[in-house]
Amino acid sequence: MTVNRIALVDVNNFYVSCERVFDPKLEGRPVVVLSNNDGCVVARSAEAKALGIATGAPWFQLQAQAKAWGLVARSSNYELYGDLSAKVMEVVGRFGTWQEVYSIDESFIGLMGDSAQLHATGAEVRAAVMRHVGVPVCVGVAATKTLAKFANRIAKQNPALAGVCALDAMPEGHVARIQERVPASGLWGVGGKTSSKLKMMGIESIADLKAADPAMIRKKFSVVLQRTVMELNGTECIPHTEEHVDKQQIMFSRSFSTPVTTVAGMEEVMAIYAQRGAARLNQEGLRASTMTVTAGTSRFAGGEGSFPAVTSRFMTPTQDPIVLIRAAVAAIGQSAVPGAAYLRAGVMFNGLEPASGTGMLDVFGPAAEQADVGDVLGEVRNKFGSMAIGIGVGGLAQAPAWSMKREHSSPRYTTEWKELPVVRA
DNA sequence: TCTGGGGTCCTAGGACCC
DNA sequence: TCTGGGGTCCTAGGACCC
Repeated sequence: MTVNRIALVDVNNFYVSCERVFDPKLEGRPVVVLSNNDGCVVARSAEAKALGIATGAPWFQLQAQAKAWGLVARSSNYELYGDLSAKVMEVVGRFGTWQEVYSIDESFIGLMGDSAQLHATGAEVRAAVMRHVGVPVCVGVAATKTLAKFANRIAKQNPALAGVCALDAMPEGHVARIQERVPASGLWGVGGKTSSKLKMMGIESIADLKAADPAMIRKKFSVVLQRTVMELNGTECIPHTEEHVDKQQIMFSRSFSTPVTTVAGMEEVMAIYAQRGAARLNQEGLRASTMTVTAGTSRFAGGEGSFPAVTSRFMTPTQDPIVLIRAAVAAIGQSAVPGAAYLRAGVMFNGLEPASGTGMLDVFGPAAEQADVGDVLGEVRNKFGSMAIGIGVGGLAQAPAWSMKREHSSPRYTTEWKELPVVRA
């Protein structure tokens, strides 16, 4: 019987797999990829998982044993991951009647066929991605997104399935038995808070949640969890969003390698961060009507800490770096506590709209004739690199002392001429 | 010494309106 | 003691995701 189904394709240990494409020596070894600042683990190879290394484990705690374990660490290389992601998505998209790119390493696609065909297509997707990009993927196929996620997890955890699980192709009763065994807390959309509340009501397994009354769930929780229940029962509730949806929010946020303890120091940080944020707005062709400036001391130090957050509103939405820098510096100047040891800061833009669009002011004449500062900076950066030009301290050739630490970087193999891999034959 | 960054959606509650 | 009934819009905060 031919049916319409949804496949979730995702790359195993994506960041680690990307590192391995260009450095095959990492194959078979425990590998972790670290967050910005080499702070903590964000991705682990199967071998690293087997060593008991958790996601979020601080690198400084692992470092001592790293050598004995033969553990390899890489700083995150988002330029490489982003580029390989685009290649994976292109290959995966060839197999679907529609495609939704859900995250850097996951994509939903539409499939049609009988159970044998669905399974076979899953295996083809896997082989194609391996051949064209060189990273391993798992495929879960089911009637709804929630079930496809669930199927994908079964594919991952059961080596006998060779990376593909189509629920329609599973033996009779098998899926139900798994759902009785597996806790609901592993489901897509069921986090820690929800699952402990469910537990108190006696709902522990996926099967329990599937059998729960949707109306009751909606009342006690929310429409979100109600949708999960319906999706477990095969009713599609989560729409596909094929076309690119407009961003609602843009952030630039980083922690520092060393604390900043003076207000003047934080003003310098914000001058640079506002500028990086402005560059992102410009890249996306957007302008913002509000900007929120945040900063924070360590969450792990005792005491109160200091977590300023100041929102500025702009009469006319803007992406002008000069306006944004001025507002950000003023905001942090008024809210930072002198002497507090700040470890991170960020800027967040909301109320976004297209920069070139039909803003109201345009109606009244050709006011936007003169070149935009953001556009000029953007052009220079495109041509000469992201650090080629900046305003004020943001233009310093030498990075400030608190800048990000990246001591285990791999090259940007696919996006930077100077860092292309060299092959000797 | 050292513990990520970037998002989405939903809900509750306040301000304001008639 | 009690104190309209709708409605909209906005924001902050919670929960979740990768």
